Amino acid sequence: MRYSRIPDEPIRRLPIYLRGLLLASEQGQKNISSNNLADFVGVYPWQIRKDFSYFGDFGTRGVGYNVGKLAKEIKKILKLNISQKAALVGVGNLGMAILAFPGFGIYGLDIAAAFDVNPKKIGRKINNLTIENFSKLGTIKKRKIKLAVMAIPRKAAQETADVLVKAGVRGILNFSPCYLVVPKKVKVITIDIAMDMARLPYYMPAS
Amino acid sequence: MRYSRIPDEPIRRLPIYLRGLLLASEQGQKNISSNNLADFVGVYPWQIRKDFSYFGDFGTRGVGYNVGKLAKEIKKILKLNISQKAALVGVGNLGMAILAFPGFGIYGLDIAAAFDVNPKKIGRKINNLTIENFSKLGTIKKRKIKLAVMAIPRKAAQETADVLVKAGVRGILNFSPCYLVVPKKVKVITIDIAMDMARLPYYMPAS
DNA sequence: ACCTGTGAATAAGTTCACAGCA
DNA sequence: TGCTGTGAACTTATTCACAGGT
Repeated sequence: MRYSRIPDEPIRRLPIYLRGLLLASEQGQKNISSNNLADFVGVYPWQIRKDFSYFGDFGTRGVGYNVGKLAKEIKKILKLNISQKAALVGVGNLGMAILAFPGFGIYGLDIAAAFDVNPKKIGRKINNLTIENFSKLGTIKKRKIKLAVMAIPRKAAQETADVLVKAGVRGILNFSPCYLVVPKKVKVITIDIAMDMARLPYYMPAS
Repeated sequence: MRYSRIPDEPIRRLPIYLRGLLLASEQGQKNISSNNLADFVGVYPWQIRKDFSYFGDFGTRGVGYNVGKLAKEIKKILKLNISQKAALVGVGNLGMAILAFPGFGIYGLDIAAAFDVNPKKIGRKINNLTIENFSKLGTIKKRKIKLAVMAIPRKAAQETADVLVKAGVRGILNFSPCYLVVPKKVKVITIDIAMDMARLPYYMPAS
């Protein structure tokens, strides 16, 4: 490693590059330049090169990057080279959409368990996955599940997060529109759909 | 306005503060200090004060902010003081979850139309909203809809964005995992669920 | 000629520390 | 005393420009 500390922003962008590389790969590309990748992802080429420079020399001067090799390197950095299992908590409308969503595979992510509190839903099978009783959440520790997706109402969010932390979860993707208090060792990423949408009108000129 | 240019980050955080204020309001709070709001939103109090300072003097020294007044001010800045209508494109699993989602109202956002290409879905009524044929998307101009939510497969994303832009849309909330090329006057915010989740393992210590 | 990798320059964002007012 | 509002200091991130391989 060439830098003593790796900034946050390059890490945030790595999955974007991975997405672009998979797109290029789909189109049969074996090699890609930073200029070329920039077109796929909407990030400037110098930004891409700088970002990679924090992690190593992945390219060849005068040529570019090998698509497959670069994707593999990024996956390694992001710890996506091994399959990461996740538990879904809350199988409502959004939870159902997440179970049906095909996009996790390319990152090596695997929704390996689903929990709900609604007795009508418990036992139902979706995509080879049986919905389990939320009270059984403690079992994920033994199943080596360290990631969770929370798709539940806001009022239950903090207490559910507490249960997840107790069950050994180290990363939470939170869809509830609220700030979650968790120990420092646990990383939370919140996706607040309404909030993101609420930012759009600001950028539109007066109607 | 006291600053010649308003930075992006404060704007990104304004909806977070709005969310916190609504929470405080729910709990019956009439007044709030930056320290107090900080607890609700997970942002440092000095950051909150600095952010507000770009837009005006909203508080009272020694006292704090009036919850209702501050919320109103933020809404005005974000152009959320008038109801903003949005069109949903793609009523699959995720689209359905978005239609059912109750969280848009607090921001004055209103999903006022839904479109799909699937003939089996067209004509179906969800929440007082009839799913329309995607070919009728041009009608949103007359209906004064300037926002769109895209919940469709990636392969259709760019062409759909092109159609939306032609129909006069000025803001797009994009759930497809790809970069969209649009004119500068159009603002795109992309939510890539798998990508956000893919960032979590990096922060978890080796298992 | 072409494209990467990276110090240096610039820009943006955060944190501090305290003046100013209730 | 308590809390806001904000220049100034500091930190982080982006962009440039070009040396250095292929």
